[in-house]
Amino acid sequence: MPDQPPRARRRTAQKKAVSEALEAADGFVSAQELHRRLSDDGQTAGLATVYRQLNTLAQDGEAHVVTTPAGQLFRACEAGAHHHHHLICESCGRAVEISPPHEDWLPRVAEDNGFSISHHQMEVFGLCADCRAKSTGA
Amino acid sequence: MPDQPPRARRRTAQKKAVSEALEAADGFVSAQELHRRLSDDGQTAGLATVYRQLNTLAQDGEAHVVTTPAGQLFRACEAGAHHHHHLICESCGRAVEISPPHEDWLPRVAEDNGFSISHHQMEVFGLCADCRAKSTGA
DNA sequence: ATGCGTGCAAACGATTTGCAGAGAA
DNA sequence: TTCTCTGCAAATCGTTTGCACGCAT
Repeated sequence: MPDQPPRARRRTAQKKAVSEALEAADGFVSAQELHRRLSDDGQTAGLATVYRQLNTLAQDGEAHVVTTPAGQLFRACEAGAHHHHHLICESCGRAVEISPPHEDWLPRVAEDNGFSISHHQMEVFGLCADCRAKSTGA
Repeated sequence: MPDQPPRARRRTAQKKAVSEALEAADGFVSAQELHRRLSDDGQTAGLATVYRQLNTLAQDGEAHVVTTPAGQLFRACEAGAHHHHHLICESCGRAVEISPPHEDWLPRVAEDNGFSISHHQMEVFGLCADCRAKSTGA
């Protein structure tokens, strides 16, 4: 199976708008939320397009996705970035990149159990300082 | 907010059937899959009931849930069990409990970033020895 | 000119819920 | 008897897709 030549990608206004909005978000956002922000911003981009664009970004490694029971959340991340995980604020979505000390431990347990690892995911949820302050004050 | 007195739980045939089927699974299964197995087994339990029962088990800490883009998968786990994670076979769903070395590391990064942790999740996906053998042989 | 990207609305699929009846306590 | 649990079907809801048109290349 010869790897597919990377599909041609055109630069359109919507694509730019979506990735810029995603980067501006500084945290995880849902497709719907992003779409709403774009609309509020006067940008025109159909919800379907936002989804499509977001999925493309994720495929190209330019965005991270976390799947929650409520749906998927996206975040801008450099394509060639080092493998990492996130500390996510459940209230505002803000995220901090973290690098858990398990990267070298994983292959070992895998082998011990006869597994071959294809991928793993880990996300830590909580409240950032700001949101904590707000909720406490309220 | 005084904590709610735990809702009364009745013991019904369906409840028993669902949790037994879940335990028999020895791995993660979707609600639909579990429902299918029950049906094939002659058991009668509506899909809605399976979902409700599964959610109840999860709430009561008697089952673990992992949310994948394809939906949620459930696995039986003792209620009072020590906090742990899983090494999951993507092919057959079989899972092995693992205890990553990050449990004491987490509070530190959290504090360093001003976050208070509410919960975290981590799952490792791959292929178990059996499934690897099968796919290789095929 | 070619054919990818977009918009819209319809289609999907997993999960939830309303309601009336059945069965545990 | 009382009130939770069940079944079924309808309703949700996030996400995907078909199709025709516009625009990047």
